[in-house]
Amino acid sequence: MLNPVHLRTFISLAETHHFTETAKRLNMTQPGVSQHIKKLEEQLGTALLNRFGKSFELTQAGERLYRYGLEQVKTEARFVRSLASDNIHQGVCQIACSGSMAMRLYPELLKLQKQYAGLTIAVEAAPNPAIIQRVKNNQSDLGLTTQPVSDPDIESTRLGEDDLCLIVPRNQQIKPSWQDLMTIGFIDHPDGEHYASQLLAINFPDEFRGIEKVPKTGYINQLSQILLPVSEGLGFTVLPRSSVEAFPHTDRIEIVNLQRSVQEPVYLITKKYRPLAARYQLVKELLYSQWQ
Amino acid sequence: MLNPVHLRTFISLAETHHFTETAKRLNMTQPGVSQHIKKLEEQLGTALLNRFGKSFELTQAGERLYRYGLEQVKTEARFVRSLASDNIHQGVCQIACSGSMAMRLYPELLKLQKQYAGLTIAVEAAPNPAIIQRVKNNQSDLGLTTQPVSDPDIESTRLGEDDLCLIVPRNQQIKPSWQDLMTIGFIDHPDGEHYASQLLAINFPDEFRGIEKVPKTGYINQLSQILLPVSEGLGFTVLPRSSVEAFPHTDRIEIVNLQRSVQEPVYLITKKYRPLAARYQLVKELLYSQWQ
DNA sequence: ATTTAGCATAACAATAAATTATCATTTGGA
DNA sequence: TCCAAATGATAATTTATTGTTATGCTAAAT
Repeated sequence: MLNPVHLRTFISLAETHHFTETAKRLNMTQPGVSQHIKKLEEQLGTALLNRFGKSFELTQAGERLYRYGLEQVKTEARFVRSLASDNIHQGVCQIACSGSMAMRLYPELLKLQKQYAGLTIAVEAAPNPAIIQRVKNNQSDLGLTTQPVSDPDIESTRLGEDDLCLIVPRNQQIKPSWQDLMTIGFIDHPDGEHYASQLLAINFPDEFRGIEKVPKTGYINQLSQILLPVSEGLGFTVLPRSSVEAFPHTDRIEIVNLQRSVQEPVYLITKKYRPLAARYQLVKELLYSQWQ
Repeated sequence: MLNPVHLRTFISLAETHHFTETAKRLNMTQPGVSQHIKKLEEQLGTALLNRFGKSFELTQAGERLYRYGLEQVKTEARFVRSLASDNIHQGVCQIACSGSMAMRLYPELLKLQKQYAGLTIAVEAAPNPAIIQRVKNNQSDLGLTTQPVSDPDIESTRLGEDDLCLIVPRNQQIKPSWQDLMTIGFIDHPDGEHYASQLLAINFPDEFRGIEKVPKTGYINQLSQILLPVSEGLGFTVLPRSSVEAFPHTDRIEIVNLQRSVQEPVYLITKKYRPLAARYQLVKELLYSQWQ
């Protein structure tokens, strides 16, 4: 790469058109200037100066190098300045979480983004293992999982828990039996089996024999549309309460009042020893406030 | 400025996350890597690595420096490559000439620009002394003047000549007398006095006693509008033929058939010892073709 | 607990850069 | 036209920087 000291010398020379003057300006001696220019010319394989007698003009290459150099100096100065300030309202926040979590949190996060013009919120919806992976290789700075992560590279703190809800079509009786559920079938989604297993195992301990025994009558990975087949009477599903609340046609579905409520824990994970940028303070505050 | 060698080391370290490995990759020793990183941290006044035990994570600053470094490497490579090629169809052509010359040539030059997407034509209309000045301090690479420039920094070659025309309102008799001209008066413009002096001195040697003795009945520095007052019967003026031809309402003006035609020479000037970029070949060809 | 791997530090060697001294041209003025 | 001053190039030398070797310390690994 080009030596920035040489470049600085060249810029000055291009401006003064005078070796000795340049040397004076830069607190060096005249031969030093000559050598810098020579080095640049050698490195670039082009003449930068069109010398005639004691005077010179910049060649095309020289002129371009001059402009490029000026640009570089400016760019670097800007960069170094920007480095110093870890602005709390500036930059990208890379967050990974489950789809249902995204549905619940993204609108809230966007309020932050709207409030601060320099802030950008990037949410990546992904299953738990992928979230962990993303945090490990710095693709996301902050993750929300539903399992406490034991990985030594990951730091996880419990945020709170989300109620899991059993959702059935509205015309079902309020307390559906195991048989009722098996009749209409299970509408699956990316986290569906995970959620359903937990909830069914506790509330139907005698009947539940593993999620694979439950007949599936649908699958969709568009979280916002999971409740559509349920509202059409095509099956039941299990979701965190926050996702259910985001569904518009709540009049056509029913949240079953369960004997034993099931909570799914929520963990905030970050990469160990990797300090978060200041702007994540805002995001963390928001997250904590979501679970009081 | 940041040392590019240090930067390169840092980039490699950010990618390998391993000092010894980086040293191997870059054909240096491990302590060298340590020192490079230390220097960068000192220079930037920020920690780039968050060290814990034997391992580390990039800090925010580190991450930004990594991205910045990658960008710089790319940018410079692109620049150096671009230096090599002096593309004949790429870049800006900075040309200075008189307003009337601009009027005649700019449409032609724009045809060139349209033909080659990468080419940009920048024409600066200015009086002769300003044109010379612009070429001298490299604001324009190519100038067109109506005087042979004797300045030792300037190289000038004669391109050809432009007819000077005496323009009068259409209702004038075809051969106006000196008295006729003095009655309607002179419509001045930026080059007006210069042109008029030459033309009147030769065609009215007995009457002409200097341009300052001619009554002025108008002035406009919008070249395209100079002939408007003439067409309205408000005065006469003197212009190169090319400028006259660009005026739309030729039916309302008259070009006087003079006894002795007066030509204004046209010179192409460049800065001495300053080679023109390849793209100026096209422009020069166009200019030469304009005068055969 | 002991070994190994990995980074930091110090001392030294090699390299690169800047300076001084000198020369060759050019320029500007008598 | 000639001479003195000014300017840039080059060579030799000094100085500064950079990289290496040697070594120490600490964290992991076995």
